[in-house]
Amino acid sequence: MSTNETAPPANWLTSDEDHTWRAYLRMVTAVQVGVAQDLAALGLSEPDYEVLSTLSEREDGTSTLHEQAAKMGWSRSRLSRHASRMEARELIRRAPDPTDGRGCLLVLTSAGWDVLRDAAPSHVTSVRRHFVDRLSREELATLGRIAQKLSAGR
Amino acid sequence: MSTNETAPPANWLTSDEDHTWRAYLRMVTAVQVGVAQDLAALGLSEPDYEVLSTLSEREDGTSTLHEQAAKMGWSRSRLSRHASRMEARELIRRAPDPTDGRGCLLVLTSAGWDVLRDAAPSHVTSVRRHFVDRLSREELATLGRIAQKLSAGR
DNA sequence: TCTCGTTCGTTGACATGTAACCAACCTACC
DNA sequence: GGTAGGTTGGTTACATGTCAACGAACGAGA
Repeated sequence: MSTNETAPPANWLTSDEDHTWRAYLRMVTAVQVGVAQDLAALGLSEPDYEVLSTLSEREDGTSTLHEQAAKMGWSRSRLSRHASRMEARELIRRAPDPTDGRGCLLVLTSAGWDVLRDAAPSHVTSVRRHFVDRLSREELATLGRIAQKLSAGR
Repeated sequence: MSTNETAPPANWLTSDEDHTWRAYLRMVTAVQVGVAQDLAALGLSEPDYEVLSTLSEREDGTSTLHEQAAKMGWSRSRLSRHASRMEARELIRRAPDPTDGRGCLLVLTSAGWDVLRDAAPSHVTSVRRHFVDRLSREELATLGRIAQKLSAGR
């Protein structure tokens, strides 16, 4: 077994490429963890915040579950479970959909609005601290272009 | 309730900044999902692959659990659980550590070696397809620098 | 109106991550 | 020696996410 046959494939990453790939992975976790920790200090997880802010885009803070899930790119199942947890914390509540007997509406409670109004500025600050303000305008622009290239085809 | 008091905070993101931030988030999921799907086609998750490849760095494919966990930046607990699942699939097995009555060794089985030898080239190809080959050499270099700036301080 | 296929949201089984826990170890001091 | 205190080791309990399957409600067409 493994008679030290470790000849790398022809397409193996060069040292530079490998280095960049690892740096990329570190960056992703660094930014993610940084932002998540700041939100956690406010008692919110990233998904929590995403749900609240997406719901708040509607003036009445209301949306059907499936529409909300589509908007966020989540499965209905995931949103359903997450909504139940947020409902238990009284950040949102469910209401029957008057236009569709199958559906249900997710509604921001006034507590939900309050929490969001508190959290939004902090979150912006957090994104600045961990991301925007660490880069020059040119770097931001370049990163934007790169990100688009890497996202293309999804 | 939300008497339409939506005056943005003073430090709100500019349109460009917000755009870049969202592009960044899309990029992260795109790359992550792409690579994960390619591995899934081989019956491996990202963590699976990470465990196999890290173990294989030892010529005998053996390491104590805690050492392996440290090397990967995982908690012992997380590795213990994951190891159990991989053990059930016979990719690795546990053995008692002769030098420490408390410890245990993780050992690559020959099946594990086989799977890894199959997967490694595919994974490199995948990283190329979703990441390296989509960018010019300059872009890679720039991204590397940016990634370092965003990771600094962790 | 009845039927058939689709869509809605929920749920059960399972995967996976984190945090609390007990046990074994090591060192220093008696 | 033995034993107390702190450290290190791995597992168990719990939170959270995914996938597949379900019953209920919808809607198009016979």
